[in-house]
Parts: sequence; C-alpha cells; structure tokens
Amino acid sequence: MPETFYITTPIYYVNARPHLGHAYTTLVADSLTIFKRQRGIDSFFLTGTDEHGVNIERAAAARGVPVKEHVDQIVDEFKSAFAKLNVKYDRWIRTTDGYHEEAVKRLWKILDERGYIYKGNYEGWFCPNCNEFKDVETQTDEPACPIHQRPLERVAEESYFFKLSEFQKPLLELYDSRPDFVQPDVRRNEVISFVSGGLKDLSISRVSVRWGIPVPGDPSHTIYVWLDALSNYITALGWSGEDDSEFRRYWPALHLVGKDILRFHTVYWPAFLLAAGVEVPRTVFVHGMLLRGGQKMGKSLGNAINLNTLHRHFTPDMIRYFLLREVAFGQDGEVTYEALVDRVNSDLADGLGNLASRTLTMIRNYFDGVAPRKLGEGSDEAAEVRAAIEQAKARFDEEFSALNFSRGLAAAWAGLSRVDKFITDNQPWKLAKDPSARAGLEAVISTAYEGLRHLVALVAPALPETTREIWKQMGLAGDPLRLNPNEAKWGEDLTVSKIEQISPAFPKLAKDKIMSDIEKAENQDRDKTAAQPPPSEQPPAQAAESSGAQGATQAAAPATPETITIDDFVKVELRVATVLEAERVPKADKLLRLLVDVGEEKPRQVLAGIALHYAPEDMIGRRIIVVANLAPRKLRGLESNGMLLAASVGEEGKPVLATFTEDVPNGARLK
RNA sequence: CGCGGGGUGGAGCAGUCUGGUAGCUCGUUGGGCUCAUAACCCAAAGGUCGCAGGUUCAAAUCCUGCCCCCGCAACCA
Repeated sequence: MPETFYITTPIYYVNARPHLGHAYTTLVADSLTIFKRQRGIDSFFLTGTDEHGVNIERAAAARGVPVKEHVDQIVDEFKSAFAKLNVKYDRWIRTTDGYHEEAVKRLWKILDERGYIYKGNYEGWFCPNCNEFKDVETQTDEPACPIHQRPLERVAEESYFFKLSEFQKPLLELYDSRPDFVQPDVRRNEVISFVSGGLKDLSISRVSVRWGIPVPGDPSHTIYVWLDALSNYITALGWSGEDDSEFRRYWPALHLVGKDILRFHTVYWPAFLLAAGVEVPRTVFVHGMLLRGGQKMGKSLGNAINLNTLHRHFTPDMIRYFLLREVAFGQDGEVTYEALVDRVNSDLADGLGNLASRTLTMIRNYFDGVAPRKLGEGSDEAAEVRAAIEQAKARFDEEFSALNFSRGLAAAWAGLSRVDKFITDNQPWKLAKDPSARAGLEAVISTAYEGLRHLVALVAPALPETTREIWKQMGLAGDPLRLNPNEAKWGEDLTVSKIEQISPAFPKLAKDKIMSDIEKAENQDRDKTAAQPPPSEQPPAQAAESSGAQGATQAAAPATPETITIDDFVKVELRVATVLEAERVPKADKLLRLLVDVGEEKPRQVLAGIALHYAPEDMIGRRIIVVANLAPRKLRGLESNGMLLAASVGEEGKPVLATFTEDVPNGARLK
C-alpha cells in the first residue's frame, strides 16, 4: 500500500475570532502537507470548525440572530483568515454539516451497541466555555472555571455516560506500546500520569442544550460537544458512510493540537475509538503556546497579536516562516513584532532574497540572462558547496519529518550561507572582466545557481509563495511545491529560460517605522477594547481554546457603550467609612480583612484585594468609600459585607483608594 | 510541600532525553569586497551554562539539596 499522510488541526470553536494561535497550528499543518506532497506522498489536510454547544447557542441569542446564521458568519471569518494566510486545506469540516451529524449518530449507536453507554444522573459543575465538567472544591457558593474565571453552572440532570473507566488499562498499554502516540515526551508523561490516577466515566449528553446533535433514540438529549467535535477527524473522511474510501485510504491521522486540549485528544478520543473498534490516531503531536511578554497571548487584553495588523506589514510567507523558524515546535514560544522584523530582514531579505538577487543579477549581466549550466571540472570549493547543500537537504528532511521545523530551516540556511561565501570567495565579478577566465566564471555562477535552485525547492514548504516567485525569476519550469528536492540531481539537465525580471522577493523592512506603526495600531485596539461593555454582556468574547493555541480575545459584536439611568445609579449605596482594623488574611496574597465604621451601630467586616499595594497598618484610620448594599460574599472563608472603592491604575490594575480631603462623617451617603 | 515554565556571552533563544571542543539570531569592534536588497565574506571581543555537593576519565547535560524569576490556581464584591 502506498504511503499516505493525513494531518489535522483542531477544529476551531466558533466563539472567538480567528487569531494568531489558530493561524499557527494551521500554517504548520499546511507546510507539513506541502513537505509531504513534494515527496510524492498522497496527503490530506483537514481543518474546520466546531460549532455546537451552549455557549454558541447563547452567543447567538445575545445577538438576537439565529444560531446557524451566527455560526455561518464566524466560519466565514475563519475561512477568509486562512485564505489570507495562503492556507490550502483539502477539506473544511463543520460540525453542523449533515454528513458529520449522521456519522456521529452512527458512532453513538456503535458505542451503545457495544455496551459502553449507560444512562445515569449527573450532578456537578460545568463550564460552558470549556464545554467541560469540572471537579471543583466548593469552598464558595459560586465556583469559577479555573481557565476562564467565569462562573460555573450547576448541572443536575439525567445524562448518558461513556464507560471511560474501563479504558484506563487499554490506554496505558497504548501509551506504552506506542511511544510516539503522544509527542513530545513531556506531554506523554503528563497523560500517563493523568490516566494512571484513574478515570471516571464521562458524561456524554446534555438535556439542557438544544444546539447540538440529538442522541439517537432519545432526542431530549444532545451529544456532548467533545464527542461530536473529536469525531470530525474520521467523519470528514466519510467514516461509516456510503463512501468511506477516503477513510480507508488516509486514516489514521497525525493530529496537531495545543497543550490545552491534550486530554481530549490523548484520553477521550482514543478511548472512544477503542470502544468503537476503530483504529486510533497515528500520533497526537502537542505543540506549545505562543507567548507575549511571557504570558499566554490574549490572556490580558492588549497583548494579543492582531492578524490584521500583521497583514498590514508582513506577507503570509513572512509570518509562516517566522513561526516555523522562531518557535521550537512543541514548546512555548515568545512572539514579538521586533523578532519578526529581525527574522525577516536577516534570513529572508539579507539571506535568501539577497542571494537570489545577486546570483540572478550576475546571470543577467554576464550571461545575457540565461543561467549557465556548466559546472565544469569543479574546484574543491565547488564540491564543498555541493556537499553542504546535500547535507542541508538531508538534515532538513530529517528535522521536518520529526516536526522540528526550526532546526530544519536552520540547516537549510547553513547551506545558503555556504553559497554566499562561495560567491564572495570566488569573486565572479573579477572573473567577468577577464575573457580568459570565462570557463571559471561559468563554473562559479553555475554552482551558485544550482545551489540556489536546490535550496529554493527545499524551503518551499516554509515559503510557498515566494519560492514560486523566485523559481520563476530564475527561469525554471515547473512548481517547486511539487518538486521532490531529494530527487533533484546536482547539475542535471534542465531547460532554463531567460531571466526576465529581477525583483526582490523580500524587500527589507524598515524596522523603526513598522514598530511605531504597530504601536499606534495596538494603542487604538486597546482603546477600542476598553470601550467595550463588560464580558458578561458580550457575545462570544472569551476564547474556549479548541484551537490549542491562544486567544486574541475580541468582541464579536460592535461596541455599544452602555448607559444607565439615574434609577440604576441610586440602587448603589455608597457611604463614607473609616477603617478601624486591618489585617492580612492568612494564606492569601492579595486579601486584606478590614473592620470599617460605616456610621452604623456595629462596624462591618469588609474584604479587599489590595494587600499587594497597601500594608494593613497604613489602612488603619483611613477614610474610605464603600459600597454598602452589596450582597455579602464569602472569600477565603470570611464574609465580606461591602466593597471599597479604588481607582484601577495601569495594566495591572493597581488599586488606588478613593478618599476625601475634607472631613466627612462616617455613613454619609454619596450621590 | 497547590500546578506549571524558566535561570546559558549585552538582548532573545537552542542545546539537557541519548554526558565528550558551549551553538544560533541580533548587537558591538576591526578588516575585506563591490555581483547583490547600505547586502555579502573574514576576524575579534564577550559566557564561573543560577548556587552547592555528588556520580564519572569527562557534567550545561545524570543524581541530591538549595536560591531566584515568571505564569496559573486558591483568595481581588
């Protein structure tokens, strides 16, 4: 059977706008597909969108739009974002596609028939953003999702369960017998340790969610979105359908996923497949997160890299190359615009682009535009160049196959710089002035051209657009994206057409200007974001990262500055108070326990998260403003009866207490 | 003992699994060259690889202990 290659990205959850994180995984998959296709491997690249779940339902409702219309819009955004990045997937699956829904139902039936599904009752906490049930210690009345910091929902309902608990052993055997099933090893260890700790049966249906695939035979339930979503990897290929030829041809897959969705792909998904008697994936490769300022991108507003800003200053190839070269795939990677500009300038403009430019210019000037193909006897140094290129090709192949893109590209660039050195060492511009050195000149230029030809084909997966452009400028026929660099022979016969036009493939970027432009754009974004209503009012703002990457958290709806009436305002009872006592709350970094006199009979206990900026002793005797009619809330086991007012300063939201400069009695009301 | 990541020349990082001359990009200094996108080539300066022990012929790498930084979570009503 001929070798095939099937690669998938996560399907992206349509409650966030496409951002660099989505782009990252997708670009990697695209490049890897090009790499495989060059080598003659029958390949299939799948991506798509995950569109079911409570959260989507609610987001649509909040916008007052039918759910399908809502998701259609966001799907379009994803598609156009990827199109702009020059991504060429083979299929885009949507979990709302009819064929997918039918196949998921069939999967359910198989699991049911095989006895892995039973009906029970579920009671617990659910995060609508993660689409996951959470084990939380219920210290407070309203536990929040550890990832999204938003309130969890209490769910107590009838539910179907999947007997995940039966798969602890089979899964551990899988990890053990197939070390490459989960990669890299750090992740593998993480999963093994998780599964070793025991597996509970998994709730796989919801009665309160309508936007989903109905459970066969019991339409009051919908199928758990992760069961629905994960299935896409096989349903996309027609698994269990009328025509399952693609499934038989391409499955099992290489799944690229981010570390945030590790468990779904390495525990639940193979368990579902084992239960259904379907072959498990070939490999789940877990990549890291893109970071900015050491933080997961998008976490705090303002640090996300905006795709539009990126497109204004950089071509898709530059973005793609940068991500592949700069970030060690599998690890977290720091991403900055400055690093991007530097990379592009040194590797692409000064490196590849300049080598092409100088080589082609000499061909035009000395050979009337037709590349010489006479390598001649070949000096020792020419042989070295050839060896360097061969080595670059071998290493590139090895590293790309192992998904070490960064190292592969570094190897290619080592070859590139060997050619640069060769040109400089041999000074063809001097040979050109000496008619008797014609043969030598031909040999030098032929060698440089040949080196460039091999390198351009080699790095095509990382630079699909520009390598094509350079290829054309070089007067070469065919498509470097379809050429197997390993089959290209050194000095082989070629038809080379005359070099027509030489234009820089990568113009050098003006760093200072770009940096200042970007800064301006980012400040504007920030201002816009700041003007948005609070998250609870927004449609799908928070990113539930089904992407494996991180969220440029943006509002999907236009900003509508909210106003309140005077009636709303008078509901808030602000009163002057004096701090009587203050102390740190044990084991809490940020929390102070205050006893304040609000002019009532008894002082009140109020908790405040200001301990990082105010020492307890500084607080005593201070006159402050408290919100007096706020519902009591327990924090760290202590009841807080009110909230004190403070300005929130800077990005970190450093608190600065509100106070009076004149004498005001305790309990005085503010209005 | 909450979880995780990290500490490598001025900056940012790789290398650590599989011990064996400490590498890359940027920056700095000097030189060369002029075909090329003010680019390319050569040379140099610059590192106790967080600290302390241990294993070893040999440790950035393995083992033990410790220090520091950064996220996340628990607390920011």
